Amino acid sequence: MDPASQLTPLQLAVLRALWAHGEATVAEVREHLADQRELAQQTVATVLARLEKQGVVTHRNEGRQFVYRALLAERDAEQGMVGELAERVFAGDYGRLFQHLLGRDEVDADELAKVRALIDARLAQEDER
Amino acid sequence: MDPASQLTPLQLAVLRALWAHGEATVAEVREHLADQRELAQQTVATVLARLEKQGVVTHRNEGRQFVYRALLAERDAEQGMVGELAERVFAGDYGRLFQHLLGRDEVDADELAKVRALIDARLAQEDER
DNA sequence: GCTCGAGGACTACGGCTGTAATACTACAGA
DNA sequence: TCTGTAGTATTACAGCCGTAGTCCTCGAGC
Repeated sequence: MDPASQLTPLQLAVLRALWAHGEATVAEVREHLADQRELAQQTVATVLARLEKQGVVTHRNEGRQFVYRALLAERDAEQGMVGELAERVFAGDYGRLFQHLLGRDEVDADELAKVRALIDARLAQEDER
Repeated sequence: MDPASQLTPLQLAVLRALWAHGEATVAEVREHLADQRELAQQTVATVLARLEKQGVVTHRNEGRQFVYRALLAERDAEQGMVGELAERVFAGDYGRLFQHLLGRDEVDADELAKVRALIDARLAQEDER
């Protein structure tokens, strides 16, 4: 499976730390996560090692330390995960996904107006070309 | 975790068979899946049993057979899974999810126009109240 | 009454995840 | 040179998933 399409909450949290800081050692990643979750150093190290095995991150050596860096861009990860959902739940029919979102209470009028504006913008842009 | 929020492809496929047919025995579910994937009877049975343990489906006995029925409505399942994604990937910010969807190539102008119409409809309806 | 087949129950196994203890090792000081 | 110590590597364990083999049992015929 595409590595971008299935990231667990913990994996995402770790990746976010990398995205936010560019590069980080295990200890730094752990530090960055500290406000959300207190994890043992080794837990973070294991997660990073597994992500590396999946090709999502990489590292270079700096002395005895590993400095990790994400190989997957945040945008691509989102892309992958949204795509996976659309595929899995709506058989790739984005229209149905939209429809679904429009029916949610969490999405209020304000939000909708903003989305509308975005659509207009994109449609206009498309016309131009 | 909410049972609705994390359904794997196989679990979804099984549920879809139930949603589509209301009730079904293991053999029937297997039959309904046959065009997509050829699974051993026992595989289907195990999946159903596990779903039952999660409270997603239930069954009644009909002679020696189990007749399964979904407890979770299709709509609620979608709701749960989309919500889980929004939460996990966008921290519950549906606006960002929308924004993201609008940036996808798979969503073309036609689709957008339709979505806009839906938004208009919902906004109008909201005004009324 | 005995046998056989259909169908559920139990068991298994490898893979992935969250979580981490423990083991190993290389460098900095004493 | 010996010893901490910090940092990685190895190993562990439980829980879930996909997938399925095998066992057990009950009802239908013979």
